[in-house]
Amino acid sequence: GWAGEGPGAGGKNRRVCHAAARLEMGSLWEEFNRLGTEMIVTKAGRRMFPTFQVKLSGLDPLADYPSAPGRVHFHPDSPAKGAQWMRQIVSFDKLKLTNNLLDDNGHIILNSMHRYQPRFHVVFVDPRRDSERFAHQNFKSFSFPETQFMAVTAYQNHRITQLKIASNPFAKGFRDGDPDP
Amino acid sequence: GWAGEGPGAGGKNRRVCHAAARLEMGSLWEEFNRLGTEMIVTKAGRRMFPTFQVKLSGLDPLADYPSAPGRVHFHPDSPAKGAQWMRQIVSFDKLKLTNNLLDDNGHIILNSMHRYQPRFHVVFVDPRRDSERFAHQNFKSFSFPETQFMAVTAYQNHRITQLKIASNPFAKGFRDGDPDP
DNA sequence: CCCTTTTCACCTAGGTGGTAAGAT
DNA sequence: ATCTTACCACCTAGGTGAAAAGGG
Repeated sequence: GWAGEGPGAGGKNRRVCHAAARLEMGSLWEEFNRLGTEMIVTKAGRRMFPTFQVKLSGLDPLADYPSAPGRVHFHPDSPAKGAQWMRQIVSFDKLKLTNNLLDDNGHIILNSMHRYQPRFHVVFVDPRRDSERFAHQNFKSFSFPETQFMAVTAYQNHRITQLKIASNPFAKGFRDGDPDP
Repeated sequence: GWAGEGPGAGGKNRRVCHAAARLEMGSLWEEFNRLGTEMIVTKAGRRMFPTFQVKLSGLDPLADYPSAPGRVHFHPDSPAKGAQWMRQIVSFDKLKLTNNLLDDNGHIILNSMHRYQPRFHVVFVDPRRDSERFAHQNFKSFSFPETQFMAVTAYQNHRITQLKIASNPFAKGFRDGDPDP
């Protein structure tokens, strides 16, 4: 998820309180983070690289979960059972960033030359009648500092450009010499 | 949907009794049907061409519908509200046919050299407790004779091959002369 | 002999950063 | 001067039928 602030105090629902999320490709994220990660934003929308993906655990296998509350990006598999979310890596590889304020493709709208912190929310779908009253108890949020990035329309740091070219398969056309393993 | 036979007698739920489905690309289907449509099946799975797609109307915009009962292919958007299903064409373009009896990719398993009739089911998700008792009332099935086809591992009719090459964009590499409009 | 599998060149579709032009 | 856009060559990814090889 992207926007909105955390919940107030109060105990969490048992369907989310044991939820855990582990960032995938953590070492690649850290490599970018050391240089100051940048993500391109375009009018049509641009994917993130590295891709934001997490491995989930601690969910109730039989309960329903969508993957975000409020004005945020919903994972396309939502809603699904906890068992399904935990079965494999939850990947936001199709997610795109845009600087177009009038975007209607469901892309995430960001301001260029601003810093962002991706956030991930696990939301239990509460079957109770007035479940809105328990909304603050029914989700758990995760934030990985190494995924922070600067939104840009063109790369500012040439070392970021080179690391993207070296690690993103779609940029292979710009590689110079030796192939990577 | 694909397999299973129709329901017994009995009145339909009002959420499905007014449902209507119109086949898209009907003239292309008829053109193939006149020659005797064939669909390639492979071990890895092959798409259908023409694609099976329908335009829905007459659903309850606020009710939930998955798109098939029993051992059938579920549309990947399932479940969704009637309003969502009617908003745009329901396309099974990602659907694949296979002759691999051990397939675990969710493809439709068919026997080569046999004829098939695609069937489409609209299923109302009944919120009542013992909704199984009403299962026979909660869906409506559609069958378009012009979408019948023979499953094959290699085309039997050369005129079918030529019509596929002429009408499927992915087969453009086999076209000879003039481009089609 | 008939049917199936494998491999291939040729497409569609779309994700890269570079580059030059455009906007403020 | 700085940031944004449009277009491009070069990729990945994967859907075509042809052709040749494989199998019963």
